[in-house]
Amino acid sequence: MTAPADPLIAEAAALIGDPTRARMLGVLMDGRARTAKELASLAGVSAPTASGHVAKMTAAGLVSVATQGRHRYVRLAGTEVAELIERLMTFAGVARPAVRPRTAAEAAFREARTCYDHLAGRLAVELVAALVARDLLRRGHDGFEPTLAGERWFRARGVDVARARCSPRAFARCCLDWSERRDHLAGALGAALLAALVDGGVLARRKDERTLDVTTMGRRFFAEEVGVPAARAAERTGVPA
Amino acid sequence: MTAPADPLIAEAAALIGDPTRARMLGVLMDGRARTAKELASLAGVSAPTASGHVAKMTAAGLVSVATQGRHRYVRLAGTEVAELIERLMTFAGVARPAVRPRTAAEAAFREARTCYDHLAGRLAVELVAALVARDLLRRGHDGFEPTLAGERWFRARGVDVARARCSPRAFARCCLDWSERRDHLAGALGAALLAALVDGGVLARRKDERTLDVTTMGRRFFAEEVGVPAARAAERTGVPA
DNA sequence: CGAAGGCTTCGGCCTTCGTCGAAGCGTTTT
DNA sequence: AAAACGCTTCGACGAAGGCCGAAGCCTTCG
Repeated sequence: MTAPADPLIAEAAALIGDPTRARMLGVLMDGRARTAKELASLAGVSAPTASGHVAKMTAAGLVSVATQGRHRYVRLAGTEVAELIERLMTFAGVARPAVRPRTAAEAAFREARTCYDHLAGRLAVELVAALVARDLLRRGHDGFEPTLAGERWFRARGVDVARARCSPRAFARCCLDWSERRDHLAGALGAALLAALVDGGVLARRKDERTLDVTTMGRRFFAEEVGVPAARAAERTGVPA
Repeated sequence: MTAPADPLIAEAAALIGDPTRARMLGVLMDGRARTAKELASLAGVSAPTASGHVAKMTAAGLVSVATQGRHRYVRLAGTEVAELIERLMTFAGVARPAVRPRTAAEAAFREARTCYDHLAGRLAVELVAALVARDLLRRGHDGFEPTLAGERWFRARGVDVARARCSPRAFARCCLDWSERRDHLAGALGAALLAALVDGGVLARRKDERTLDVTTMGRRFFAEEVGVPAARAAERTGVPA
């Protein structure tokens, strides 16, 4: 006899296993909500097809939809889904070492991107390492924990630490970065930090991607404040529409 | 544009998404190697079908095969695969709360089982919690780290800590338990501990399952040594062959 | 109130892929 | 050497499911 959960994992995996649905989930990995039509065009299928996929993924708990007027906004159902997909990327990256950055777009993607609602990529793991090295952040019993000086650091950058701590979700989880294979900061604190960095003009979201661009101000931020040299913002090549 | 890794994750997920292959992977989750024929009968398909599945999973890096005479032994390719499947179970368990233990076999499965090559289930997370509470084990910067007293504790139970530390794989990772949703001990140390507990007659492997039975001696072990009350060994019901 | 836009349902086409029996190859045993 | 065994390849069958166009529902806008 095999584990009772096997049929269930097959169901979930089969759902992610369709290329079109995988593309949709990849789009949603930036944490933003999308209308069904956007998803359709971004995934390269017709509206009816996309609608069917969204229905299936909703039933399985992969995504959730919110109706607003004549629009239906689709987003990932939660962090568990984002973590699952990130883990799949980790495996795919290990199994296929051929995925070395070839294009400038991919290099930029590995440099800085969103992972659901927080920052990921080389800059993210370097930032965490620097914060730990300066004793602003410590690895706690279940994720990270900022020190007193660390809380000041976060607040000075516009992060409402107290509010993040009150959040119903985990405060400061660690999340395995699939391209770097090291931990970065997730949880409510990670989400708040990303929001603050974007609001503060340190990072800029691209239109339809998870890739983040480091602004000129951002390069100064990472170099001076954290001691992490940020690569020159990659050319926006290979990004048709 | 979407993440460059999306097609790859779809490929991997689609592979796990087939019910038969999921059953095979579930069987292999105990870390033991199986012949193709064993896998076929355990998954309930013919030999040719199983052979095709094994070939596909091998090409994708999910499993690895070792030819020995006229036998071909199949095992999981590595811990990344085990972690990925465990994560899928976590999601499936969340999305479908209907997976409450109904049968005695399932209850036993949640009590103690193998996760690839280490111990998982309620007993595993309780054991780790007790070890941490007694300061025999600490959460380190990347997984766990036994204290000096902890190393003595492990050695006294027949675990070769020094050898585990020299292992090429991670020494003492933490691994999220899908049924308990708390961390248990993985990595080389976790594998060595499971081996020692089985060798020492504390736990007994079932024939074709991941479920572990706690022996009479084992109940004393968990109660006295660690302060974790082990449930009575579940009846071996619902286990046809 | 009619037109327009977003989304879903329906019907049908088509590809993909899991499945097995039969046959073939290589190893082990007698 | 012959027989037994484990495994794979081949060929064919059939079910599952992704895909789209047309049509219909609902909300919003003019």
